[in-house]
Amino acid sequence: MSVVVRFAPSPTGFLHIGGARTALFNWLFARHHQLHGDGGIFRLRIEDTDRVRSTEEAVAAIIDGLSWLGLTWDGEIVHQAARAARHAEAARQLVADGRAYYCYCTPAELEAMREQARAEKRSVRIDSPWRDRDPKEAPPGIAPVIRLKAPQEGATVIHDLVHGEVSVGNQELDDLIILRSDGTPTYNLSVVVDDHDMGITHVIRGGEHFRNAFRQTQIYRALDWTVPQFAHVPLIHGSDGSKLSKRHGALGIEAYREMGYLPEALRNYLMRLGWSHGDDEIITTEEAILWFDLAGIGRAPAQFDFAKLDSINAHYIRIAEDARLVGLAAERLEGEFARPLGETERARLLAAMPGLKPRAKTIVELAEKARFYVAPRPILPAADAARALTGEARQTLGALAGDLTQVEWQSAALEERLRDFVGAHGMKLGAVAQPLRAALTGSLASPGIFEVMEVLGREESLGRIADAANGAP
RNA sequence: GUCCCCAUCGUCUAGAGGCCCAGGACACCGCCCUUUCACGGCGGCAACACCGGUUCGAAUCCGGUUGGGGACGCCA
Repeated sequence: MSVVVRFAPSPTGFLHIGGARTALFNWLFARHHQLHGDGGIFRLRIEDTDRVRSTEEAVAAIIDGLSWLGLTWDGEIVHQAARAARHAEAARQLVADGRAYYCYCTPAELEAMREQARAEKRSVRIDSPWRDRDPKEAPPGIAPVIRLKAPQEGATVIHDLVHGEVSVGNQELDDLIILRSDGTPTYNLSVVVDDHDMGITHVIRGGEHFRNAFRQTQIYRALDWTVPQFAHVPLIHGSDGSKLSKRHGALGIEAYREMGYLPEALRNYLMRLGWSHGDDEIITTEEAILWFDLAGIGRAPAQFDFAKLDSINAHYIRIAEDARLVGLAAERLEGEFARPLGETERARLLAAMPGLKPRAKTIVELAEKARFYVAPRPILPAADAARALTGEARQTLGALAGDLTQVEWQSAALEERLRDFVGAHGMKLGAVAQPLRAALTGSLASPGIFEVMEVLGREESLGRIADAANGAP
């Protein structure tokens, strides 16, 4: 079996988190099958048939988002709107075959029918009189739509790969419009024709499309085409169990990048949200491709949880290359300082990175914690750090500075010297270490103080200590 | 309202009749490590929505109830 899947977003907004997960599942499914030698093509189709709401910016955002996540598609991007003529042709063919018909109902008539259905507490459906009426009786001046002549008895059944066999009575499904009165195709028709023409074998998409699977199945049957396999992935919910709202994570993928998440972390998190492989939590991309299957997709909707994303992101930061992390953090610091970072500053960040990365959950945090390494003197202490810099502490720092001038500038040697210093003065290590930390980093929480000194270097460290000893800032 | 889907710790989930008085991860709480904050290690708290049925035996199968979600457009 040669597997072909697609991700088919409509460019009416950014690529949101749910769409990203759908794309990820499709991508993994394709790569998995590619690995096993049975095809495995992942295609991208932009569903831009809503000309008014579709924008170029949205298309760009989708492409950027997928690229950032590392989800590369195969072949050319298909723009659905460009295929409208082909879709319309299919609709007219259906009319010619007697499987669809022109409907001349007015919007007012349709609204009346819906109202009535609601009033009678029936399922809302349109029963067009034109299904069996002679088009010759058509009123003049009304541009007709084309409706599918859907089966009226029995049920339409789909074999969903995550939900199993699901059936809906045909009396619940009315004759849907496949071609608008202006001659443009509607969503369900376009999807069917494109999926067929592109040779799509598996349609993996969000659960909001479940109902469309039944309508599309009817279109496939009318066209005498093979119905693809469906897999409807449950939606992602917000942390209160309801619809995903912005504060719950319904943001564009670029917002996650902005918040400092690594693409591999987001991928790992998204994959585990609604899919599992035993107790595995941290899953490499290679393993993901090897293990991914539709059977592992859960049937229940999952809630988005930033705390877990943070923890996974922290893990990927810990194992990331130092140089890459320096680049990412530097980018943010340069934005903050509004100037490029110099060679020595970058070198300092690189040396500091091993001590910095286990302390950050996001790149934003990493940049914040790296900031003091490249901040200009005098270092502005945070409120609690300022409090640690008492007059007495500043005096101790002054004395310590004199003691440090001759020592080899290396963390172990510095530690030895400092321990001798506190021993000689009958002090506790913390009594010196904390003011020293405040002077050097402007904070009471930082990487190991001797490591900080080594990375900062003799001149800069002594300078910062002197600043504090002299009462600056 | 109608139709469809769903239901295990706060969250993500393992579990496909006995291996489960339910396992892992995140979060939370202790302890250890430690100059601080993290990381790491150890331990703890914490769930099969409810009611019936099937069965020697049910988190697992069936029915119902309740609760949540989705769809009901000449949007996608």
